[in-house]
Amino acid sequence: MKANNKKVRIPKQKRSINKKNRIMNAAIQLFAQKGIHDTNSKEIAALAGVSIGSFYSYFSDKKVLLIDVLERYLDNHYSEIWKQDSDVRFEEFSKEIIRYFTTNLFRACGISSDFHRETKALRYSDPEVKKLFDEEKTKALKQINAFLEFFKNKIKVADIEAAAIVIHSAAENLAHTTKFIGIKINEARLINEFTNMIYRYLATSE
Amino acid sequence: MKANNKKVRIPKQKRSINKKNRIMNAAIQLFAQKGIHDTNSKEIAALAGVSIGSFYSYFSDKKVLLIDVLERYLDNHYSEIWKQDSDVRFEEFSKEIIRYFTTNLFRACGISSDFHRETKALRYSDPEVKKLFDEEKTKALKQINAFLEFFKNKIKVADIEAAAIVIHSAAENLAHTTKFIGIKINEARLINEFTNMIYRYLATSE
Amino acid sequence: MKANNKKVRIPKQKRSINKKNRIMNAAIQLFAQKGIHDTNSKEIAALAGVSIGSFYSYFSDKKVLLIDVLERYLDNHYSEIWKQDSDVRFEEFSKEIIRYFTTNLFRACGISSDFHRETKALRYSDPEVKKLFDEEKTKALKQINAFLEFFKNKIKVADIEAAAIVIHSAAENLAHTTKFIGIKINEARLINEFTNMIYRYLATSE
Amino acid sequence: MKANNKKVRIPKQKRSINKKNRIMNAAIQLFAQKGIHDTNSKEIAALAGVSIGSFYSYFSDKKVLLIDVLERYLDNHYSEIWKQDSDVRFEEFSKEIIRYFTTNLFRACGISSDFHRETKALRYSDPEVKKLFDEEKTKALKQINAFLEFFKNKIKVADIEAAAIVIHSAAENLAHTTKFIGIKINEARLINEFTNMIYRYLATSE
DNA sequence: TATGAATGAGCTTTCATTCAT
DNA sequence: GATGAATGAAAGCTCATTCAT
Repeated sequence: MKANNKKVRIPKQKRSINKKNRIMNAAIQLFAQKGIHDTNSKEIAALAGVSIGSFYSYFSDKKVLLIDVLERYLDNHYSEIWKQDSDVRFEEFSKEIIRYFTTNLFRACGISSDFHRETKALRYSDPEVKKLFDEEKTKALKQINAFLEFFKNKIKVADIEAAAIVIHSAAENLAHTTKFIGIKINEARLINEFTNMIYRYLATSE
Repeated sequence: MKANNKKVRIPKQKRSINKKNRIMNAAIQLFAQKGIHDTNSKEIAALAGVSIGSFYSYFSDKKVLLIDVLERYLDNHYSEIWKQDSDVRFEEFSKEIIRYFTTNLFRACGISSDFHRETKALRYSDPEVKKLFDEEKTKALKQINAFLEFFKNKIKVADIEAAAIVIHSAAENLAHTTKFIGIKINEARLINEFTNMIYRYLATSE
Repeated sequence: MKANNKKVRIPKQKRSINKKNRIMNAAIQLFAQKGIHDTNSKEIAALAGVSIGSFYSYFSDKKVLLIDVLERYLDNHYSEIWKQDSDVRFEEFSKEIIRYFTTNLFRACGISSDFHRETKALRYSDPEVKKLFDEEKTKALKQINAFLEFFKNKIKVADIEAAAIVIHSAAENLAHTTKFIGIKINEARLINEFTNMIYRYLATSE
Repeated sequence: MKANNKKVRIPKQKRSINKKNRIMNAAIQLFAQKGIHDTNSKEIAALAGVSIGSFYSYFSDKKVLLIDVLERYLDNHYSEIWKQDSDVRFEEFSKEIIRYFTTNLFRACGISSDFHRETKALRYSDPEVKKLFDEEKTKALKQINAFLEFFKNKIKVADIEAAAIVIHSAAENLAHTTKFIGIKINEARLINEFTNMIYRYLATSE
C-alpha cells in the first residue's frame, strides 16, 4: 500500500546485455505488429523468452522500455538519413545533392517502418515520445540549416531558418506518408517532384 | 473495443439528436483534454449528462463514437480549408492564391487542434481512423489536382499527380507541426517561406 | 499510464446497501480469520458473493474498506463499553461502578475480538488506522475525565487529566490482553483485582 | 514467507558473525523506518552490504530474520527494564521503588521505540511473534510476582497472581502508549499518577 | 562460500460493455 | 426509452526465494 523506488538492473555481463536486447527486439517486433497499446508486458517477455520478473528488472516500466527502444531506433534512423557515401561530392549545389538526401530519407523510413509508424502516433499524444522526436528534429534542422548556410551564396533563400523548417517538414511527411500510409503512385515520381520543388525553391535560376 | 452486432438507436426526435450531439461534443472535449486512450466511456457520458446506458444505445461502441466524431470534425475541417471568400479571384496564378490557401489551412488546423492532434496519432495505428483521414486526403488531392490542372499552362509542372501529393504533404505537415507540436519561430515567416517554395516550384518564371 | 480519480458508488437502494454491507461483513470475517495482510480483495468479493468490479465500485480501495469497516466497528465498540443499564445508579462513588464498566469493557472486547486484534495491530503501523483508534481513545478519555470530575470531591486524585490516561491505558490493555492474547487465570479474578486497584487509587479511604 | 527446510549457515567465523549482525542491524533499522511489511529482503541485504544470496544463507526466511532480530531486541529490552542500579535499596516497600521501575520501563521503551512499535503490531497477528512477546511477558510477570511476594506482609493484595497481571498490563500499556503513540501531557505527570495508583493499590495505608 | 540474475505466482485495480428494472 | 449496478477479463507490477556460476 505504499510507493517504492525500485532498482533496475544495469546489465554488465554479455548474457544480460543479450537479454536486454532480446526484450527490446521483441518489443519492437510486437509494437510494429500489434501496435503499442495492444502489446502487453507479458507478451513481450514471452517473445523475448524471458520471465516477467526479468522484464521488470531491466525496465522499471513498460513506458521506459518504449522510450529506450525508440531512442535507439531514432539514433539509427538519424544516421541512416544523413550518412554520406564517400563517392558523393557536395561542393556544388545541384539537384543531385537534393535527390541524394531525399532518397536516403525514403530508404531510412523504409527500415522498421511499422515500428516508426506506431511510435510516430504517440508523438502527438505522449510528451516523452514527443521529446525524443523533437530532439531528432532539432538535429535534422541543424543539418539542413548548415546545408543552406554552406550554399548561402548559390541559393536565393532570405529566411534560412524558416526555409529549413519548411523543407524539413515537407521531406519528413512525404517520406512518412509514402512508407507508413502508402501512396498510389510510383515512389520515384514523388522523389523526382520533391527534388524539383526543393531545387527550384532554392536555385537562383534553373 | 470489441466488435458486436447490436441495434443502435437512430435518433429521429429532436431530443435524441441533442443527446447524441451532447455525447459527441463531450467526447471531443475529453479526447482533446485528456487524450483518447485516457478517456473512458463513463466520463464521456457524465460530461454529456447522459447515462452510460444511453451512451451505448447511441453508439454501439466507444470506437464507433470516435469514428463518428472524427468524421464530423474532418468534414468541417475540410470545408474550413477550402472555403473561398467571394472577394478572392482565382483567375490568375499568383503567390497570393497560394498564400491564401496556406493561411486558410493554418487557421483550420488551429481549430480544435488538440482534438485533431489526438486523432492524428491514431491515423498511424488504427485502420478505421486511417480510412477517414485517407478519404479527406483524397478529396484534398483532388482539389490540388484541379487547381494545378486549372493553371496547367501557366505553371511548369510535368507530373501533376505527383506534384499534388508533394504539395499536399508539405502543406499538411507544416500546418500540423506548427499547430500541434509548436515551432520556435514566427508563424508568418513559415507561411511566407512555404508560399515562396510552392510559388517558385510552380511558376514558369519569377 | 496516468492517474485517475474514480467515483465510488454511494448506495441508495436497499439492495445496494445490502451489497455494501455484505462486502463489509465478508471483510470483517476474513480479516479476523486470516489476518488483514493475508486477505485479498478477490477473496472478500467472493465471500460477499459479489464481483470484483462491484467491490471496487463500493470501495475505491482495499484500504478504504478497512477504514470503513473499522470505523463502524469502533463506533459500536464504544457504545458497548459505555452503555448504561437503566437499573444502575451512578450517584455514589463505589467499587460497583468501577466493576460495572470494567465488566462492560471486557464484554465489548469479546465481541469480534479477532477482528479487533487484527486491526489493533495496524494501529501501531498505519497512520489512518491510528487516527481512528486515537479518536475513540479521545472519546473514552473524555468519559473518564467526566467521571472523575463528577466524583471530584469524593476521590483524592489531584491530577485528573493524568489519572484518566493512566486508568484508561490500564483498563484497555487488560481487556485486550485477556481477549486477544489470552491469560492463564480466571477472567473474574482479573476484573476483581483491577477493580480493587482503581478503587483504592481513587477512594479517599477504604 | 513460505516455510522451507533448507540448511542455514551457522556462523563461526568472525567475519560471518559480523555479516549476520550487519543483516540484523539493517533489518532493525529498516523495519523501524519503513515498517516491516514495507521492507523487502533486497533492501535489507543492500543496506547490510551483503548479497541477497548471503542473506538467505544466514536466514532461511524473511520471517526467521524477524524472529531473530526481535528475540535479540526483547532480551535487551527486558534487561533494560529490570536492571537495578547498585545504589538503589529494595528492602523497604516504598513509592520510590515503584517510581524507579516505572521510570526504567519508560526509558527502555524509548530505545528503538519505532522498531518496538512495528513488532508490537505483529504480536496481535503473528503466532511466532506473539510467542516471543509472551515469553518476555512471562518473565516480567515472574519478576512482579517475586516483587509482590517479597513484600507480601507489607502490602494488602490477596490475589497476587492476578495483581501481577493487572499491574504488568497497566505499566506496559502506559509506557507503550507514551512512547509509540504519544500523549498530550507531560510524561512525568503520567509516571507520577501511575506510581500513585500502584502505591495506593498495594500499600496497607498511605 | 558468495553472488545476483532469474523466476512466476499472485496482487491490486480498471473499464468496456451488458441487462434487469 | 432510460438507467446505472454489475460483471470479469485483463493489465501492470512486486518480491520472496532459488540456483547456476
